[in-house]
Parts: sequence; C-alpha cells; structure tokens
Amino acid sequence: MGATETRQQIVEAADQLFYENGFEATSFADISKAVGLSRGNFYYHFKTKDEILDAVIALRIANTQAMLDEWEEAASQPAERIRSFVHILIMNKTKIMAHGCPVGTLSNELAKLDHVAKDDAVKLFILFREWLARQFIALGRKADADKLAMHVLMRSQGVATLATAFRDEDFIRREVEDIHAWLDAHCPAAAEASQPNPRQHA
Amino acid sequence: MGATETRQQIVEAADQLFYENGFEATSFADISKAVGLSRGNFYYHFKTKDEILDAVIALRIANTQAMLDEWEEAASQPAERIRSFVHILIMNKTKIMAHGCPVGTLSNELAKLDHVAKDDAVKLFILFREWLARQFIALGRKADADKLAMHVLMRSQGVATLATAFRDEDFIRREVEDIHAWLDAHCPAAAEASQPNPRQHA
DNA sequence: GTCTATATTAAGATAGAC
DNA sequence: GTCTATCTTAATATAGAC
Repeated sequence: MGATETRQQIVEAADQLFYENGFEATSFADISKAVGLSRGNFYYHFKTKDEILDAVIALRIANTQAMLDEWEEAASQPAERIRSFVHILIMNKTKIMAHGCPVGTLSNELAKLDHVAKDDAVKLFILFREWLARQFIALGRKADADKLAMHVLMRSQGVATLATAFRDEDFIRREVEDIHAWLDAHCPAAAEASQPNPRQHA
Repeated sequence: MGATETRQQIVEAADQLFYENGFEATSFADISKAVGLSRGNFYYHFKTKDEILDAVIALRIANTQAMLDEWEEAASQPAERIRSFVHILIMNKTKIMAHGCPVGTLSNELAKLDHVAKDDAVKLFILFREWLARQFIALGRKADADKLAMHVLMRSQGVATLATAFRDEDFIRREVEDIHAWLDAHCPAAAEASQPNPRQHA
C-alpha cells in the first residue's frame, strides 16, 4: 500500500479513537490495531504521538471547513445556515450522548494536559465562531455578531456536555428548539426567513 | 500521622490533581509526591486508582452538598440562591479558564473512558439539578422546574467550556449577565425579588 | 503506618531484516 | 513499506524491613 493511503488510514483511525476514548487513553497499539498495522511500521509514518495529534487536528479542520462550505452552499439564507449548525446536535445525538462534542472534549482534554497543541484544537472552535459571526453579520447584526456567535457556540457546548452526562434525547430536542426560538427572537430577519411573508406568495 | 488524616490528605491532593490534569493523566507517583508520601505507603491507604477516584467523587459530593446548604442558608429568596449558583462562574473564573468545570470535565472524561464510576460523577450534576429545580419550584414553576434547572446547568457548562478554550473573562461576565436576564424574564418572581417594589418602602 | 526494594505490565520509541 | 525483535521509561502494584 502507498505511504499516503496508509498515513491517511492511520489519521482517520486515530481521529475516531481520540474522539471515542480520548487522546491520553488511546495508545499506539490501539491505533495500529485499528488499522491492521504492526507497531513497528507505525513509526515509519509517525515519529511521536503528538505528530498524530497534529495530523488529526488538521484533518478535523479540513473536514469542518468542508462542512461549513456545504452549509453555505446548501442554504442561501444566513438564518437557515445557523440552523444547520444547531441541527448537528440532533444529527449526531447518539455519538454526542456517548462521547460528547469532538471539539469541546478535545479542547478540554488538551487544556488539562497543558498540551502544546491545545491552541490548535481551539482553531476548530474559531472556525465555527467566525463562520457563525459571518451569518449574523448577514442578518444585519454587525455590531454584536461575534457575541451572538459565541452565545450559539456556548449553548451547543452546554447541550453536548449535559447530553453526555444524562443521555437524554428529549433534553437535546428541547434545547435545540429553544436555540431556534432564541434565534427568531433576537434576529427578526431570521424569524422572517423561517416563516416567509404570505404576501410574497400573493 | 493517623491513617484517617493521611487518607484525607491523599484524597484532597488527588481531588486537585484530577481537576487540574485529569484523571488518566494523574499517576500514583504524582499524588504521593503531592502528599509527601512514598509510593509504597500509598498502597496501604488505597489499593487501586479507582478506589481513589471513588473517594474523590465522594468528597466532591460532600463538599457540593455543603455549598448548596450554605447558599440555602445565606439567601431566603430562591432567585437569589440561583444567582449564587450562576455566580460561581465569576468566582472561579481563573480556575475554570485553566481547567474547565470540575463537574463537566470529569463527567466527560469518565464517559470517554467508559469508566465504571462515570455514573457516580453524574451524581454531582444531579445534586445541582435537583437543588436548582427546588428553587424553581419555590418560584412557582413546579411544572417545568426540572427543565429550567437543566437549562441553567446547560448554560453554565457551555460558558465553562468556551471560557477554557478562549480564556475570555469578558465572555464569562457577559454570559453570566445574560443568565440573570433570562432568569428575570422567565421567572417574574425572580425579577421582583431582585428589584424590590418601591411601594414596599413607601 | 511508613519506608525501600522490587515485580509486572504497558506504553512510547528504535534497529535492522526482508 | 512492512515486519519482528528489542530497548527504555513509567506506571500500577506487591513484599518485607523497620
């Protein structure tokens, strides 16, 4: 097998294991076993565990950027795009109830380890933060777009943490609805977009 | 030194280290070093790492219960008590920005490890949840007290996670203010309590 | 109840054959 | 590029002296 494909398989396996079991708790043996590779060969591709972490974060950044671009393409209205973001809580509810939010839990773990890559993990948050802020600017909230973005991020993180603790699907649905209601209440442009004016169809 | 005091010192040191560095990342050597105890003697008090974890969780439960009792004593108004809870985000902001919320991060870590004690860690959340719900019941919100309690918990967790990621003190203050505003808006009894009717003083 | 010494296991990491 | 074999370190855990 080519080095590039093997490397990619390693990073994808590590990505999943880091998410499901945590960075510290995942060993080289776990990753090489998941890929079906000997531990010795492993070191041909990655010299240290931190190198794998860097690659995993880079992969997550690329995947996140691609997802944000898709949402941007799929919806012309900024309010609808924000709803796409909130909806991942529903879409990924099973995984979130088992392992939490991949962004928040990695950020928390690396902060506790005071790991050199902790700021790189925060870049994932920044991607969402800036993307959300751009949507709020498009909704005419230029002055407080970043604050609104942080508020939406904050809620998604809070929902993810409690969903993991209590494994309560109804709680997730209820709080997602509440975020939508908050969006309508705080961004009139968003409410209009979600309930098109009947006169437009007349 | 007596066994009881030594044991207590071990649990307190482990409590702090688990919070600051995480459960997995904390070794017996770290704890015994923090207490100034040989590793060998350590095993006289605790046979396994999981035993220490159980003791740490028990200590946290006792400390949390004592704190909730204090808040209950210190404030006669339920709205004021809820504000005491929200205020820990401000009071502990430095530690939260460095290591997150002790309840949420432990719950998350044990969930990822699929640790036998993960449900015990959730008991800490349950203490807050039920205490908050009782305050909302006292505010006349019997029907949705638990939902309101979960909402407040959700916000505190979201604020803690993002505060750790971005180390932004202004963000904490802003969101704490927003929780207070939400409390006033959703519980009229709370708003009255925080802004006493002038006529009462006339 | 605390110590030193040591056993055991598993992890990260390397060397060299193929 | 992948393997087996091995080194090193560190962690959990135990035994036995004091």
